[in-house]
Amino acid sequence: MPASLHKVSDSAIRRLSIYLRVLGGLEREGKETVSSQVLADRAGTTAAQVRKDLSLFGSFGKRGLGYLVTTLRDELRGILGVSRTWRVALVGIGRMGAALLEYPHFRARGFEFVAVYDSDPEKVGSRRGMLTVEDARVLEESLRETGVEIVVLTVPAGAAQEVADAAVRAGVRGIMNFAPVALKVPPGVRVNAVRLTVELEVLSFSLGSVADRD
Amino acid sequence: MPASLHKVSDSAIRRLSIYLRVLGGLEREGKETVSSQVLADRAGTTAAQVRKDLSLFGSFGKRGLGYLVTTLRDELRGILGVSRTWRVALVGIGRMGAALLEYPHFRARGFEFVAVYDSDPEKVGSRRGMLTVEDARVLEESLRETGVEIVVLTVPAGAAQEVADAAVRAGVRGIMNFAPVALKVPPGVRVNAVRLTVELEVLSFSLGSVADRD
DNA sequence: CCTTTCTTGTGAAGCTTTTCACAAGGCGCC
DNA sequence: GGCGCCTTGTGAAAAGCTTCACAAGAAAGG
Repeated sequence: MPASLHKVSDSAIRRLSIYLRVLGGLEREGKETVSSQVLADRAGTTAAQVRKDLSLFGSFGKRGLGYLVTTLRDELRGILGVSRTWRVALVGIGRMGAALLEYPHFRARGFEFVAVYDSDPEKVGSRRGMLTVEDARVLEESLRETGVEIVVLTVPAGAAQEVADAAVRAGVRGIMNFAPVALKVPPGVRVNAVRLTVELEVLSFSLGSVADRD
Repeated sequence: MPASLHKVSDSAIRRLSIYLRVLGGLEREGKETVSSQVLADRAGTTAAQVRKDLSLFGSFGKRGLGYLVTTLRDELRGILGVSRTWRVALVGIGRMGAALLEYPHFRARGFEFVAVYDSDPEKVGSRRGMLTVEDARVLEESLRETGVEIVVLTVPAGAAQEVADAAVRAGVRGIMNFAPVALKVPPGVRVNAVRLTVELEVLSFSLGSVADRD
């Protein structure tokens, strides 16, 4: 059942992305085939889960043998939509923004920063690698002109919604949001929130609300 | 049913952390009470979900009135284990590490960096804010001495497992891992992975594997 | 004091995701 | 060519999570 219109869960997609990363490693190691078991071990899940996830999109394996590393990798890239390049803009160039701009894994996976914005006059006009920081006031028009498809938001919480609105008006349909606030966007626009503090608090909880004061 | 030993799902804990953030905002706005509906709107979930999540740990509301903002906030801080300060170490001070070190929301929530490590001799000995970068070779002993409880890992994928092993030997039970690799740790140690590329690929998938080449 | 209005807490239902288990298929060796 | 071994693909069962719907409780106003 090669389902392409079946609703596929977010967690399944996350795992596919992880499999893709693992396959890259296997390829570099010169492995030609891989079993669901090995893939699962490296991805941190189970063999059954791997097979189920892949079966959502087709039958990519060979019984008795496993999956062909390169073939499966290409299939996953197609499924995830990363066999092409995405045009990404960064809004808000503080320390976090600067780190993301240089983050090597983004470009390696086909996500290319094509514009940077900030509202601080001190920063506007300065260069960051190959890009010049533009004024956030021209965000909407500039995003449209540049053909940006995805926006990475690293602005303070108070400014996030406003920027998101402008991005949506400019036709952006994907937002990766680092600001600690829930963005409201119209249907058809997808927001993916990265909540660093939440991740730490999940750890804190796990380490035991045993809560010995210090 | 105030369950403290019931197994509570990860997603529930994530939401509690978000509620905590929202409550902080409400408090700053001077609101004294809040209904599950309003809390849900601001957190990006549903009223029923809010009530269910809270009911996992007790009955904090007043029927007909809602929740007392300050009281609920204190309760959540207790549940999540953030009514105390956690001693955190950063390993790997590249751009991402530097950004996290200065990330204002961590300290504001009780996560305090008390040590920084790197293996690059150029960086060892240099200062970052109040801290001096230490040599990663002394990681294990130094973590133990400093009483570090949580490690934030921003090293290259190839070095991550090794560092994690040392941290575990030093008694660390919580790891926030930014390296694109699945860490193996013994039971009792919790790893929380932050996978930035995965987040972008989820976006890419959502924006339609419709895949118009560019 | 009684009624109205509001909102929680929660069993139960509904839905989604994961795990299980095994038939079917392919490869290689004898 | 046949046999044994290995691994996939997948229904079905199990587990887990979210939504629903409503009784019960609390406040406020008459």
